[in-house]
Amino acid sequence: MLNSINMKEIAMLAGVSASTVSRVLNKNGRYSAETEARVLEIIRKYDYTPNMSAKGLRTSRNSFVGIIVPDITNSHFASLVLELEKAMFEEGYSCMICNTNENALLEDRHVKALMAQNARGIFITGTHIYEKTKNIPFIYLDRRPRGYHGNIFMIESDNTMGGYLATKELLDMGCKHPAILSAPNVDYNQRARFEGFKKAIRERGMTRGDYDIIDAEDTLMSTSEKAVMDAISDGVRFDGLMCTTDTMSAGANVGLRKCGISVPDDVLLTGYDDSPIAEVVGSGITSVRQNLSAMVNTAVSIFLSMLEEKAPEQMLYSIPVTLVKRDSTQKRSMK
Amino acid sequence: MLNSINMKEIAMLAGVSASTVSRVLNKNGRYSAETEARVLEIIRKYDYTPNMSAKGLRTSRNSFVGIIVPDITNSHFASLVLELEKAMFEEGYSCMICNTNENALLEDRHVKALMAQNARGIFITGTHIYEKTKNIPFIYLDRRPRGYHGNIFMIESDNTMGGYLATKELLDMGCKHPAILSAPNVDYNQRARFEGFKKAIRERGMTRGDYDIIDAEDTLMSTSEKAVMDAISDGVRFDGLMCTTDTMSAGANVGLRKCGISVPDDVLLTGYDDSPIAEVVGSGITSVRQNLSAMVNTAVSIFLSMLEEKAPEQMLYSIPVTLVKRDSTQKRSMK
DNA sequence: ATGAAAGCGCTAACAC
DNA sequence: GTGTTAGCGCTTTCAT
Repeated sequence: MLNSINMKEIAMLAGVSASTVSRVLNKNGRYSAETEARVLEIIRKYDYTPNMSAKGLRTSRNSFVGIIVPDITNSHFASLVLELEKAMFEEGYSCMICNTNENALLEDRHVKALMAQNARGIFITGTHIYEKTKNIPFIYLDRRPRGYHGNIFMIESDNTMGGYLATKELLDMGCKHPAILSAPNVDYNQRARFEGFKKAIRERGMTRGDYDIIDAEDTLMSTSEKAVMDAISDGVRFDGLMCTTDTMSAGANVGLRKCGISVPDDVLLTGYDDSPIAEVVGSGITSVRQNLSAMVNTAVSIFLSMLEEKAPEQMLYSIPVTLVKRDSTQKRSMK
Repeated sequence: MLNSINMKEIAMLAGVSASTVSRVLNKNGRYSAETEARVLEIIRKYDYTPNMSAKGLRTSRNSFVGIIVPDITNSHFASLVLELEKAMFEEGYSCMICNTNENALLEDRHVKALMAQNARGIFITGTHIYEKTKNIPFIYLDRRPRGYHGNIFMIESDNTMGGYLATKELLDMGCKHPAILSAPNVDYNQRARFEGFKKAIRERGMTRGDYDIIDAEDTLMSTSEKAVMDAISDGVRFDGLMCTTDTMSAGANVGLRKCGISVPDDVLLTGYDDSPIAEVVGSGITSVRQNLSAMVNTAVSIFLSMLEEKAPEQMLYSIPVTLVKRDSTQKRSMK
């Protein structure tokens, strides 16, 4: 059984031409209800599935899309990809997943491979902008590429709002001298969360002396642990720490513990992403939850309307976030 | 720029026929070094990439494979997929990722879609066995499908060994009355880890009265938390708990804490998978690390040799695991 | 060493 | 409402 049955054979068995089978399959009309029934019956009986390579060649459009992310191992991207794959599969598309490991060259190679395969569209969280090539819709997800100029379809979550909410929570819970642990060189989102931090700070009339900044080179747990310990041994003192990632908050938590500082008694702590880690570190770390379903739904509907050549209303979508409160920002017992 | 340049045009520009271009591209010989150089130069100059749909149609084989897993959000599968995608991309293949959410019907739909698209092979962690169809190699990964008969290519990690190592660690660290928290109805792996537990138990000459069994319906954190709390309120007492998953150990940890039981002072705890969670819960949970690279390398090389019609030596590969020690099994302070 | 020609399985004019 | 026909861009005999 090397090759399964093809359209021509189905046509013969149903006593019609291949065109008719094709029309029935694609619901293109111009066939009688009777013919339709007969064709579908034969198709069902022989368990026929059209050859997608042939269809793809003929129409220059395949029924799959590419999803390019930095690292599927990051729970944020894993969830994003899961949702996207589910939604797209229900629309009849399969998903090619590509990890770039933050490597721009690898990103380019993946884009090229996807285009060679006539991917129907590409959802990408990356660093480059790909000007509309070969008519393949590009949808930029989660993170602004370098040189972002507003003229691409971009769905991001409201990172400034997230940074603001987390910081406000610290302040509302009695924090007098907050600090932020971020990795501003990593991407735009990191910087946006920082902006949110500053916004909350300003709102309270606090000035530069009232808060501290701890920078990390990357978002690794170990890097954050070290950054926090170094800051403390350098004499930096704070009673609330806003971290721009849950991995970072987990690292920070370890660093604090090793310095004999207790969460939330001495320092309130917030993370970002509401990842499983945030649930299990200590008695839970307060974290900013991104609305992945909304991001994915927006992305999918933009994709679909681009297929129909209908321009979506906006180019930039900023999806609101919410705060998930946990023990790490419990109001401190008076002392 | 709707359609990029095609092979015929490249041929014209190079002053040769399409056949020659094809031969050069596929390194099929029968062309002069001179011709080759000229063709490659034109290809490079025009940044030509062959249309994979046409190639796929003609050869009935595409340069992508399918990867079917229950849930990419599970860090174990995320890592597996990441490694597999990286290794396959370097071999020139893209990867279609499909999540089944443990739904066998969805699994079947995914397999069908992949076959319709002429996937070159399918790596699957699922519940069904797909007898070699359309000559597409199936490689079963990580978990034995229902009705496993030994006549499929199966790469698993040595779950019995893992269960044994974790349990032995508990006993070596002074545990006198161990318990196991597992979800035996979930899959074969859960039961294999249980076997490992019993093996370690027997080795010490312990009998049924010397240990306890806590069953969970599934591997969710909340389920484990509840299972542990219920067991304790039912009077079950133990001083070491071997959990068959890291999510479960995290849930168990919460359950224990809520019962006022301290890890590792009152109860030693082990998990399974060495996921990021195991690093951050408490001061770290001892966990069994699976050798994902070895699993992936084996899977890829089996895939490649199947393409060359060379039968791999074995059908079943069981990859050894290692134990990662953390604070949750620190030798208890004498008391 | 190279080219001509056929055809993979499908779709989309175009005819009737 | 249905069939005929002509390719989509490649690979692969078969000639030469």
